[in-house]
Amino acid sequence: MRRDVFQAIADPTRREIINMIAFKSMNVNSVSENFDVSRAAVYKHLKILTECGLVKIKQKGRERYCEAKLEKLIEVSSWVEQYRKLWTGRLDSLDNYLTDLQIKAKQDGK
Amino acid sequence: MRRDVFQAIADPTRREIINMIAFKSMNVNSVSENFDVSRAAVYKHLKILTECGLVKIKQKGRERYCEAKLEKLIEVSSWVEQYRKLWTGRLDSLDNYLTDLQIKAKQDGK
DNA sequence: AATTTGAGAAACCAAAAGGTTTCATTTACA
DNA sequence: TGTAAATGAAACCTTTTGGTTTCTCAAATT
Repeated sequence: MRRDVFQAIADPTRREIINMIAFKSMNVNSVSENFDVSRAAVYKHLKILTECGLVKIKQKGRERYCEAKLEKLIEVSSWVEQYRKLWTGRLDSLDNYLTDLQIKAKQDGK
Repeated sequence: MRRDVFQAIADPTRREIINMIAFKSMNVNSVSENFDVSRAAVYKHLKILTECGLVKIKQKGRERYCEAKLEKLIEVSSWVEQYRKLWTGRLDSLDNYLTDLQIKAKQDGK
């Protein structure tokens, strides 16, 4: 069973969960109350998130607080960022190309 | 059928494909030759990548060149980057601090 | 003209994903 | 002490995913 951050954030519900607990930890029930699906379904999402390290659970009494470990997102960040130069470079050259087109159009239009 | 960039990059084979064509476009067969799975399987991955806009196909005779549209990764980038300030610096430890406060408050309030 | 090559698509399959309901266990509390 | 609340987990179901083989078709080659 693949359990990596990329797979974890592929699901929109899980991204919502992360967003929900990013600023403030919440217990499992509180999290699940914010979704239409059952508590069990949300719990499974939370399990996947903890298995890949994006969420840590802290037990307190009968409650368990879910805390987002956002540092884990660095794996995604670094994968994406390695391409940023390529795509901005490409946008730049596209921009130049379009500028050239405009210039040519102006000249032809004279 | 959900077809977004997050879901597209969840699969390691698809991330490899993106990496393979990031610098230089390749036709479908050339791409598939670099994988153990069948051409049909790679083709399906390419289809998913094009459906979400991460790859554009340009026909050239009987060949079709796959070109990475890396700008599409900005969707992932911006989602991740909104959390960067939370995971770096003191805000992250503030979160832990607040979590501890919550827990303590519960205990004290009993 | 006949053959090879690159690609798209259909039919099929096993496993994984995402959901449900139900039940058990532990902790809090009236 | 007995009950409610929070959670974990099992059993089950349907759809999606990732793969296969096979067939077709159009473009290149010989």
